Amino acid sequence: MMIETRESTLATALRERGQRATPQRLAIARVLTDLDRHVTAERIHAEVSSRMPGVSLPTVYATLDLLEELGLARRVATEGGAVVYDPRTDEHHHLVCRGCGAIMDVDVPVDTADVHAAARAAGFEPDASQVVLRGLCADCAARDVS
Amino acid sequence: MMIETRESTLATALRERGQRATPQRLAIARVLTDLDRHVTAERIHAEVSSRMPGVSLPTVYATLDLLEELGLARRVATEGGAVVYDPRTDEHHHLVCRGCGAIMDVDVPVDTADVHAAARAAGFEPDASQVVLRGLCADCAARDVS
DNA sequence: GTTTTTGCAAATGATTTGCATGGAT
DNA sequence: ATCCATGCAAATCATTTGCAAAAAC
Repeated sequence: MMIETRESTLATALRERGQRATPQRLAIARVLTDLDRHVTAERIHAEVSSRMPGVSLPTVYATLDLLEELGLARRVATEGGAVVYDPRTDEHHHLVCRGCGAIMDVDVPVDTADVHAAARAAGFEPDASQVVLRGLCADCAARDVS
Repeated sequence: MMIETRESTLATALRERGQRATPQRLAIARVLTDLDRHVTAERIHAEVSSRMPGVSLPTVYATLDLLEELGLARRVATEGGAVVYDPRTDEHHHLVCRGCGAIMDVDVPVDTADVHAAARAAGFEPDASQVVLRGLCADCAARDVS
C-alpha cells in the first residue's frame, strides 16, 4: 500500500511542470501543513529558517505563489490588507476579527449556487467562492465595547 | 421637503463626533460616490486633485478610514493584496478576476444565516458578511486559455 | 482662541526584482 | 551540461507617521 505524502505530491506536480523539487520548496510546503493555520509569509520564513537556516524570504514568497498555483495552498487577503496563507484547500469560510485581525475557520457550507449562476450569466468564469464574515472575536468582544 | 445630501449626512455625522467637516473630506466623499465603483486610494487622489489641487494622499487615506468607520464606504481587500474602496454599503457581493484584477458587483442575495449562527456559537460577533468569487472575467476568459 | 486637520517629507513594511552563484535534472 | 532556483541586496509600492503651519469650530 502506497501512502502518498504531501511532499511527494508536490515533487510529482513540480516535475510534471518541468520544475524542480528543491529542499527549500519541500520544507516550505511541510511547514505550511505543519503549522496548519493561517500564517503570514514572515511567519513561515521564521519557521522554515529554524529547520533549514539560510532560506531566503524571496524564496518563501516564490514558493507560496507556486503552492497556490498548484492548488496546495490558498492565499487569503483579509480586510485591512494583511495576506495570509491557508493550508486548507477544501471549501470553508473565514471569520476575520476587526479588533485583532485573527482569522478563524467556519466549516459550515454556504449555498452559493445563485451567485455562481449570476456570475456565469455575466460571462464570468468562477473558480472558487469564499465567504468572509467581519466582526469581533470572543476576546476582542469581551475587551472592547464598540 | 428636506433632501439630505451625502455631504450633509457626512457633515452631520462628523460634527456629532466632534470632528470637522473640511472641504477635503467633503470632496473625497463626493468623488467616491461620483466615481461609483471600486477605486483605489491612488485613483481617488487623482480625481480629487483635479477638482481641488493640493489635497494630499495621507489626507485621502485618513478620510477613507473615516468614511469606513462612519459606514459611508466599504474597504474591500481583493486576493492579490489590492485594496479598493466601494461606495456601496448595501449588501452585495464581488467577483474578482484573477487575470486582470477587475472587481464586479453581484446583486444576488446569499443566505449566510448558517455561517452567522456558527460564528456566534463560537463567540464571534459578526458585523457583515461578504461573498467573493474568484475566477476569470469575460475578457480574460476570451483571451486566456487557462 | 483652542483643537483638529492638513500637507509635507520621511519612515515603514511587505513584496518584488536583478543578477551572479549554486544545484537539480 | 543545461537550465532552473537560490540568496543577496536593492528597488518598488502602498500606506503610515511626525511635526509645524493652517483652518474649522
